Amino acid sequence: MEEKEISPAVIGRLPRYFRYLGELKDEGIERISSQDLSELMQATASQIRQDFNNFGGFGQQGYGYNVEYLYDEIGKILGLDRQHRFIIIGAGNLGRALGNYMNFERRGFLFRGMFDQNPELIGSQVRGVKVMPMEELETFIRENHIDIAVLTIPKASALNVAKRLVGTDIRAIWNFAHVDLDLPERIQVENVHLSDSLMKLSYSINRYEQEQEKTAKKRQTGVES
Amino acid sequence: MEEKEISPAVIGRLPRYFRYLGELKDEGIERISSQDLSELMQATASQIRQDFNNFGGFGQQGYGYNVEYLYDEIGKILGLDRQHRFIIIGAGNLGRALGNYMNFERRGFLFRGMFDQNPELIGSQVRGVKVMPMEELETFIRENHIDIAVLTIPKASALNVAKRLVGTDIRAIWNFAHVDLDLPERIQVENVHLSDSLMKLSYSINRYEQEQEKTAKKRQTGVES
DNA sequence: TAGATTGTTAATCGATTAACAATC
DNA sequence: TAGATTGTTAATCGATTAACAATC
Repeated sequence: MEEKEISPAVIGRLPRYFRYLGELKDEGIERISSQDLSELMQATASQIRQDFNNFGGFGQQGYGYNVEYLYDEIGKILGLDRQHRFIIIGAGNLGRALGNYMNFERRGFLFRGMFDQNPELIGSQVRGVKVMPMEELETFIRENHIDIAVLTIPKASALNVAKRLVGTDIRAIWNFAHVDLDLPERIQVENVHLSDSLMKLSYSINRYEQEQEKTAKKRQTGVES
Repeated sequence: MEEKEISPAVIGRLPRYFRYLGELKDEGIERISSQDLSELMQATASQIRQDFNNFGGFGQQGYGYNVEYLYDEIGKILGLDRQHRFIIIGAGNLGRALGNYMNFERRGFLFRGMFDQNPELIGSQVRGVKVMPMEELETFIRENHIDIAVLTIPKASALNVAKRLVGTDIRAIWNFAHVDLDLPERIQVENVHLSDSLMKLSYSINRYEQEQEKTAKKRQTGVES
């Protein structure tokens, strides 16, 4: 019996479904049809039904989908019914910002430790969590059953730290450093390359402008009405 | 003459090409073939050539691609040969982290102002840039020719602020708030939904674990060797 | 010229949309 | 039962890979 592998495109949409369903739930809405959800989310009803059916039938003919049930199921698929303990490596501005972000806690992500190589930062606290020296990394991970390491350090150190993490029982790295990490299969990675995102924005600005110019020129020369 | 629209998949890969080419350039490497680049970047040579050819011939048969030329050209496509003035709305941890990030400056993104509704933060500084009250937003944007607004504020306020921004000459919003903004065509958006990213990571952890369990069970029951 | 490697066309693969029978 | 809406198959569209002729 071949297990159907879920496509990355579908996975990528799950958090957004989760968010919209959470909002509907909070509004006290009990059921929703793929049609109505598609209008809300600016997607096709067809895609929504296909997506959900990757995981088995969540709906009911003639009725639609039960919001709360669907919300819970997608939460489970995303692993949000479990707890994940994470540490942040790099106590700079970004690391601190992420450590302070309370919403992760709500989804079962527990902030357990922070590390930095800068001696001046050692001992300082972020939301009650102490910054520890890099020497204690491996021991802390082992003793506290850490699942996820968040990397908010520069490129250069990121590769070294990643190498050290490979020697631990860590399961995943949330990588904010601007490098591609080369990790064994058992360690999951999710990259957040902020400057890539900013460059895409820059591209869009550029393209829009050029289109405008082109349209303006065409109008002038009368090539098109 | 129909202009070929560049696919989002290609655009999404440009920043990564740009990064690798920058590194090659820094290492003093002059030319590279699609084959070598494909090994470095873990992509197919075919995809690389297809991608580059969306923008016209950057290479030369029998030689490959000139690293510096290609780097510059991709930079231009991404609009990195221009300057963009940006402001950050929301002087919390994340806003401050982004304001402090020097690398954006290197790519032509100039940090010009910061805004917050919290009176206690007004007047404080991030890298020499003052935090201003929200009332001054529109005037500041106009007088300083701001191109990009970075939104590092909570959901609720994000929708209101976005509405105000629509009334200005801003060209783009880099949105870190966890909502989908509904904006006119002329304002480009790029969303960074950090919790979505974390959920995807959680999904990967989950899936990998379940695969492991399945494999273990199969081995036990002898269904497969 | 011979070898290398692009640019580009054709083939394949995957993802999205459309259509409709199944069923609540 | 009739109406609504899913689940699913088929059709279309888009993106990736393979192949090879063009050319440096």
